[in-house]
Amino acid sequence: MAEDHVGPAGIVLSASIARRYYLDGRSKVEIADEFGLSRFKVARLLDAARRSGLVRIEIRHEGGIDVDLSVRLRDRYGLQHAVVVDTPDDDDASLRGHLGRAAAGLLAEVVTPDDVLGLAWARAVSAMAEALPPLPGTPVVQLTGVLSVPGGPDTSVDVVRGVARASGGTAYVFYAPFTVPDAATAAALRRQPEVARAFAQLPHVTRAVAGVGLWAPGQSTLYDAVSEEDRAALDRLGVVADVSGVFLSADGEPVATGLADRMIGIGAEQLRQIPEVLVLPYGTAKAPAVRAALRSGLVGGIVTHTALAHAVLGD
Amino acid sequence: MAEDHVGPAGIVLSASIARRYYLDGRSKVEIADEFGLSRFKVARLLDAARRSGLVRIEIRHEGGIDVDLSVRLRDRYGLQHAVVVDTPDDDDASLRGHLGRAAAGLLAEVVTPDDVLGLAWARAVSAMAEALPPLPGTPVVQLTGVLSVPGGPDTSVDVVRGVARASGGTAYVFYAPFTVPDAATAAALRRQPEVARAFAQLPHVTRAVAGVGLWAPGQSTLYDAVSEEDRAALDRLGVVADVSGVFLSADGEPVATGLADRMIGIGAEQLRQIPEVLVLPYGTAKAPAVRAALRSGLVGGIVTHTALAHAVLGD
DNA sequence: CCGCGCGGTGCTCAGATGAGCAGCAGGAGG
DNA sequence: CCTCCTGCTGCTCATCTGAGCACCGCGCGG
Repeated sequence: MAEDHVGPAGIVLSASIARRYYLDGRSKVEIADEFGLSRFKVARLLDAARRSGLVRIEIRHEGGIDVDLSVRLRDRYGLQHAVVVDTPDDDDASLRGHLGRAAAGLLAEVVTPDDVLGLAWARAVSAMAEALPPLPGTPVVQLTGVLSVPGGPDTSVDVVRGVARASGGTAYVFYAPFTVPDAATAAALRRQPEVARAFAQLPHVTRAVAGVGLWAPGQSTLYDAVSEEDRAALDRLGVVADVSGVFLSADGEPVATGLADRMIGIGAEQLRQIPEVLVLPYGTAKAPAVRAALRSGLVGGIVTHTALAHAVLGD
Repeated sequence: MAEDHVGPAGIVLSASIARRYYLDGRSKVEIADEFGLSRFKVARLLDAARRSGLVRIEIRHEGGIDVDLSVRLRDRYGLQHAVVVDTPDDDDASLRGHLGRAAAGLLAEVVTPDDVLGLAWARAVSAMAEALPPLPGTPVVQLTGVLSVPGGPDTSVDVVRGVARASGGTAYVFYAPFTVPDAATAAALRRQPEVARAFAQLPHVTRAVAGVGLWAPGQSTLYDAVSEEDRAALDRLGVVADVSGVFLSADGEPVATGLADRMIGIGAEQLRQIPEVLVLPYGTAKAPAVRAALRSGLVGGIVTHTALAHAVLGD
């Protein structure tokens, strides 16, 4: 590791060789002939130029995607896809817009006509739907019942319909609430033809898109929608996150809850059967929930923003 | 040249492949195996990443040398060596210091024990002498007589002595003025044993260092030293620059002058025989003189600073 | 004086690489 | 329906490239 002492002439020589090689794309043999050196000498000078920092290679994308964070996130959690959008901490709505557009791009890129798309309800999924370009005839399946958000945007039905319109494929939708007061009602609803038809598609779903909720006030539309007793009960069970209505503990294990019997939506086992579930979390507060979701093995892809990615990776 | 449309997934994939290839140094075959692609696909993705600017290679030196300008200057004028010191426009003294150190480094790098070094008088040459590390026993020859600069630094004799001390080689010096009032006196001086001994070395000199003067007030110690008549006469002859007392026109041709007969120093023909003459000009005003010097073919190397290099290259 | 070690150089040869080409799938148009 | 066209893929083969090795000249110490 001794500091090689090269003077100005060596630096200028190395620089012009490096220019020819890296920027002009000449071969080392050509360069050796041109400068009257052996190709080995050229190779050694180029090596030294790399090591000394004279030649600097950087991989960076000018277009709102932090590729380094994306790759680290993907590799750390063994994901199929990770996209980290490079946005300053905007308000949630702007963040959702950026994530939605990136997720739409990702989806358009990976979806094939043989795919069957499942959509959970989340505001970021809604934002994605708005930005989605035409897809090649993919059927779209609704994964969760309708959550009434006063003054909120489209319902899960609207989103599924919209995406199916963009894709030209069949929309498997149903009008049922996400949560109902008792298990019997839920069971009855599940037997309704519309619901059963959608649920019958679940084993065929190859890609799903969902949000990630942190089990805390204001961090999960589901949390905000259920009763005080349910919140407390799930807290006691160690629920940290919810993905498409599937509850997870901090270490990513699905948590069986009584609430699940009173919900109309995809279950943990069915979710696990989906080859790639894409989640679109945002807001640094959700870091623990995102970690749980990524550890669970249920999730195959993520689209998020810089701050949350840093928080999840712990730096 | 169509804009390849790649989505976020493609960008992230390309980025992680590029990272493995360019930063981790894996081979394309290894990467292909790792990602389950053909090596051709990997090569094409890497090509696309280069073209799209996802992978950026830059050649830059963090150490006061502008390698790009250096290479351009060298290639433009077919020089053996060019070093452009990246300095903000300081005062002349600071500029001379930077140039002197760079020139000292360059000289130390290229000088061999078989070289014979010639030194013209210039303040930048003096600065170089002060920064010179030990050289391997090179003889040092004085190329020009002594110019008395009131309150100035070392004379040419001092500089040659100093460099010879650093090199451990013989110092060929002589005490004679650079200019004398008449040709007869000059001829007599040249016959002096000391002077003749130094001049006899001129054919053996392999490397010389000189300044560049612009034939204008304050831009050449020689201009400032000679009489009003000489100034005017040389102006009429189209003299633009002087290098070690050799006068050049704008197109780089040596100009024969009456003044030359009254000077004790190296002549144009002898200068041309020296394999590499290194010049150390500074100050943007000197750009025309530097162009003349470089065009003349007398000069084989240059050490200068960013602003003057830009001015010389015309950008 | 010789032998030794060391930094620097260029060689060998196997493996990596690129240019060009053929095959194939998908879409447009007859 | 067929045929052409286009874009993409992976192949062949000649060339390029890197790891390791042998050599050479130099300086040092015996």
